[in-house]
Amino acid sequence: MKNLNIHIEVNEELYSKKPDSSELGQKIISKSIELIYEIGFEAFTFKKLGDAINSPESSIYRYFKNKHILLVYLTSWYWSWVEYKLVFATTNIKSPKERLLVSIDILTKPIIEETLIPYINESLLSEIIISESIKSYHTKNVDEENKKGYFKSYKLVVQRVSNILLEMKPDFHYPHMLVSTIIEGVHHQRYFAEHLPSLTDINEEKNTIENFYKEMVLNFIK
Amino acid sequence: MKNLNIHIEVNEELYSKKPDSSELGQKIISKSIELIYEIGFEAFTFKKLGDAINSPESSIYRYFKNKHILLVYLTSWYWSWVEYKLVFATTNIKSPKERLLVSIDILTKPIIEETLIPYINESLLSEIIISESIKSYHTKNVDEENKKGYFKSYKLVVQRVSNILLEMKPDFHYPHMLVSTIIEGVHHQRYFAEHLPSLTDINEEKNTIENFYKEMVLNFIK
DNA sequence: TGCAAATGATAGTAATACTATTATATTTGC
DNA sequence: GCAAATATAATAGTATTACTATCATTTGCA
Repeated sequence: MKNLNIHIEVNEELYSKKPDSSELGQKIISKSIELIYEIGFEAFTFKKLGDAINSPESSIYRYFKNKHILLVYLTSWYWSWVEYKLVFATTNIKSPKERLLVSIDILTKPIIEETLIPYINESLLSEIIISESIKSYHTKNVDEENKKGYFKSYKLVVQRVSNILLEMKPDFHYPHMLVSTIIEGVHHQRYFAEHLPSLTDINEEKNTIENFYKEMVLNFIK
Repeated sequence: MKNLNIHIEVNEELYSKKPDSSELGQKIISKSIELIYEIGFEAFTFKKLGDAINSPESSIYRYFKNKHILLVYLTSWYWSWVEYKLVFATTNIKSPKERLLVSIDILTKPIIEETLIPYINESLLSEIIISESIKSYHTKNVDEENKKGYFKSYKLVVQRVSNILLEMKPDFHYPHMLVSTIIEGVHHQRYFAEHLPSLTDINEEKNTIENFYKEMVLNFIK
């Protein structure tokens, strides 16, 4: 997947100045991922980010209106990236079942060492998505932000996998619910596995979460 | 279920002074539910709560260490209440399958007009749980707070329903994962239905969410 | 009645989430 | 190669938040 010169597009309303257009912008993205991962989104501030990259916070404000928008940006980037991986992994596969299984793999497997964009640590970013991304849409302004298209890339991923489900079972009533249940479910289970293990069933078995959701889907649409 | 003089117990570490022991304490609980529902947890402050009940914020601090702990308290109260409902609704039912179905009903149906405790609006509280409760455990201090037992009542609910699942299918590998997937899934789907409907499949059909999860479980453990 | 406990009133502090201004680099266009 | 435009740095300032502290007042009950 390397050396394709791929560029992930993000809704223009999510930044004031395009972060990949300058070194400072890229440093902001890169370091914010590390910093949010380290200290959590609540404790993360533009002041701390500025100190970490040796720039004043006022410079960061030129790229992002506030830290919430930055989180939405990162989340949006992430889902566009996942969509790209979905497309890449499913083209040329004829069997819908095979495409479904590949897609579930992409949605459920942990992200380890992927390096599409040099200044983005996809693995750390996926950790942020697991523990913080809900905060990007659980706010009082969801409706307004939704109208502006802030969550489009997430919806596209859900739509894409739903379509595969419908190919397999055209009369299936709940394709979107099933896909969004898997996506959010995986995040919760990974988070629980690390912090509240009694809410899961993680044991020595490998790939418990992947197997659980794969079984769930196959039993459901059988 | 009324007039039973039921008292819902909450972990003592979650309050500095027992809120149901005084009028002020009850007003704090009562009004905080309304206020968080209205303006969202982020915008909610003890200052605003104090203004709403005509007490200085310093008085509120005598009951709760901070707004995060108050949210954990409310969440904990909610799950104890759900557990009580689960016990009440399943006693004397012999068939595990019947008990499972009743339990899923309790976990998936919207809460409308229940009035066990006069100063707690259970319906509004359930709305808060849907949109804000994730924030009670998605923090950098989860592990520490988990050790102190802050999330015990949630775990008890999951454990209780898991046990029913295991009665039906003793070799089932994922009872906890399935139950926590349902609980969190229902919250997400309700939230999506209201704010991001393209992530769901809500139509004129009644009880879509309830049916979806019921079908999911029955197909899974068949 | 008298004393303790609860609440109210007020003040104060450090941190946060910004906005504004001016100075200094850096890039680009000619 | 230089001026003009643009980006960034440095600094200051403000309203709000999330508390802590202190002291006055009210209330409950022995």
